[in-house]
Amino acid sequence: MSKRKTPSNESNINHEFCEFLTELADYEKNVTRDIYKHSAYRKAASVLASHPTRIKSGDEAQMLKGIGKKIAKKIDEFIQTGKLRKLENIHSDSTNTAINLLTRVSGIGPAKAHSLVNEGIMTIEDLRKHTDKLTHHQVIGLRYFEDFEKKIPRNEVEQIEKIIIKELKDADPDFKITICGSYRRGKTESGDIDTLITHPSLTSDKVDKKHKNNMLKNIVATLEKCGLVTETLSLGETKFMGACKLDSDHPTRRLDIRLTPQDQYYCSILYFTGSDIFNKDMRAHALENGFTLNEYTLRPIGSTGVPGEPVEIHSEEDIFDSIDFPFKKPEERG
DNA sequence: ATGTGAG
DNA sequence: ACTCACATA
Repeated sequence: MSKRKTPSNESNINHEFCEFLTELADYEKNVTRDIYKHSAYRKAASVLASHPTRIKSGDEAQMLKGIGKKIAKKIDEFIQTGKLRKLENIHSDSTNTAINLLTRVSGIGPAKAHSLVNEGIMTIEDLRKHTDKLTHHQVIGLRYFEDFEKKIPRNEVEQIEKIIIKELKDADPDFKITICGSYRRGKTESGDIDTLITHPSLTSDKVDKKHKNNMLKNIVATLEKCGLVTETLSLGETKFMGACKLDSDHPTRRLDIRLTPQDQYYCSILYFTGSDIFNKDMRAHALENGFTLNEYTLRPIGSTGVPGEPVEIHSEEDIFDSIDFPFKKPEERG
């Protein structure tokens, strides 16, 4: 997914309040770098998001945990005037807007954006004149600034998927390959391409580090050789982040590849298919049934509270069954 | 080691 | 929330 904040939670009755609180939260994180205010606004937004009725006044809001005098006052101002002066001021301040803009470049976070603005670099055009101040990741993020914000049509992901499968299965038919994320949930567009790969020779007990280490590098080399992978942002033993391009008349797309041991493959697929909200729900349900579920394993929690040995998993359904959670197809995990 | 950033 | 990879020190 791109860095653009997902502003609005679907049809939430206090949606407008959540929106301005989230904007204030982002401002505190990116511009003032005050993580306490940042989390205070986030907490307030999240408590309002799950509040069942429309808030009528600041006083009413202040009853809720996580909303104090200051936020209550802002809610009153918003109810009365339909806007917030603090937010209007933020929007009209060029330093703030520059920091928010630079932060949209992949690899540039609040700290880097701040230091660039301090040096007078305010626009993407300015940045293109000063690539010597950037890391490799940031240079690539800048080069494909426009491309990386474009959505990827489903049909294009399908074509990229075909190439990845063909190239890797030609090299070794034992590879198992799944594209996760919103693509797997059946969406018509995706923000990036999140690929999971495993191989029978990879298990978490026999950590054959040399073999594993070369395996992902070899995968990337294969995809570079056929012309699909065009850039590398980072490449370790288990995770590749980079870019690919279908052909000269398609944009450059963000591509991630993760290599996982076979016994952890389904927990990984589940995790990276999402959605985030679905994952949260499912992990909560696992806990209620005495299990802990993460990106790697499902483990029972003993009476002492310490997680036991991982449950053996041979499919996604196994995970649902083990925690007594009704199976949902990827398209239903919204 | 520590900080930054991505997802 | 948590993990991985990177850059800098």
